[in-house]
Amino acid sequence: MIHLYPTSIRIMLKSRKQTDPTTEEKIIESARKLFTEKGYNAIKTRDIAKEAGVNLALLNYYFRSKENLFEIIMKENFKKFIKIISEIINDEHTSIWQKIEMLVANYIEMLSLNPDMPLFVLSHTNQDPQRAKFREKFIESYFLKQVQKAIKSGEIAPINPVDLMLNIVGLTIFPFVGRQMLINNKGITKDQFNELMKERKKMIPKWIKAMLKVK
Amino acid sequence: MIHLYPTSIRIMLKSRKQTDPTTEEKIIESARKLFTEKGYNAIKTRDIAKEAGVNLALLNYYFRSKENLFEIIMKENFKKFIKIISEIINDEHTSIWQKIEMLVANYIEMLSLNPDMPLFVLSHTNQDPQRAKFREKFIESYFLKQVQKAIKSGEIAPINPVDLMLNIVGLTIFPFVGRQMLINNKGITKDQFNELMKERKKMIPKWIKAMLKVK
DNA sequence: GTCTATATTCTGATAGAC
DNA sequence: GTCTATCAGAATATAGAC
Repeated sequence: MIHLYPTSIRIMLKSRKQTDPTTEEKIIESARKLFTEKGYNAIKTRDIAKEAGVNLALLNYYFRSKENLFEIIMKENFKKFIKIISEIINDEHTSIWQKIEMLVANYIEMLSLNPDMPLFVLSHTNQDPQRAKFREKFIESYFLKQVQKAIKSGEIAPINPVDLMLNIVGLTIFPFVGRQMLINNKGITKDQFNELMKERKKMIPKWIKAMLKVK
Repeated sequence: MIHLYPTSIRIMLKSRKQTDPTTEEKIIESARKLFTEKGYNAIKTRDIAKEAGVNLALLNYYFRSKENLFEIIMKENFKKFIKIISEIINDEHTSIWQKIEMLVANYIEMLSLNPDMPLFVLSHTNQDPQRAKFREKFIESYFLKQVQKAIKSGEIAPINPVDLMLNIVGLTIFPFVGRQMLINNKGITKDQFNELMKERKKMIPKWIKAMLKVK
């Protein structure tokens, strides 16, 4: 077997990745965690430095400003959202129902690992037009063409595309947005919440199918 | 006709209410607007004073601290949420379907006047147990008893009460939470959004009824 | 690249005159 | 009740030594 790097360097590269993230990576990771959990204004640069275990001055050395660092996290999170929908809704080889199943399953899986993300993204979506592509992508998708065809053929009842989008997204993502209302001393546990979402992964597509028969 | 106050005072009281809010009222109103729009940390006491057109020192004169003022707004907003659900779900004289219709209609009407409220409340619901009563009220309601009875009789399919709550609330409130994603230069206008919600007011109860047939 | 020390601005709050 | 002036601490950012 031929290697690009000599053994010593390969081991170094490998172990660095596994056990020793660079300062830059440590900062990014801490920023991602804290910003996503509590938002831009609640988190101070000192919090990020402390969480990362690095000197405060290094944040500005690597990222120049708090806002810069935040933008990186914001874009990262937003991309995770867009990536799932983009990959699914323009596939010409899957049916309407397969797409809905995939959308629901993929979002629930991704958000179970990043439960604070929806509230974070929604809270920080202001005027930035770049961040409002969601609706546009949906409206112009192959999925929507399929739906319109199914409406014409009478397979499903007429529905406003925006309503359809809101229903899929609302049923899937809203529980994560309201998570803090459910999870508390008198409410359900985190494990119970995850179990609940696992069940919803199966049910939401069925519910949507039933809704699409309503005139 | 007998009056509690002489005419001069009644006129004064009346005109004050209509055209000349007190300083205290001006501050509260500005705080409500700004906090609800952008949250606690993003808003500075100076912003509130400026918006209200009063001197900065008066904020502390009337409310002692920023946090105090915020608490007033938070409680006010949270009460608006709780009030609607409380009034509806324990009425023993209305059916399941009437309750769902009323919940949806009342929330959409209230939120159309206060579209930023849901994101505000959800963003600021941390550990405070007082603010997590929502689920509890729902679970212990007469409405839920009616649902359980209907499940036993086979009128509706078995469903987890938390799912039912999430579905009603998600379909109704989520559009307001994601409002900024929909309303922008390339998206829909505020008027179109309100029209959309007016339509959903009719459709959501029908959709939920259809979902409740799904096994 | 990393650290200490510090500049600079922001922000909540108050003292004291009117 | 309202205003001006100002304090004290917080928070972002940078200068300069190592």
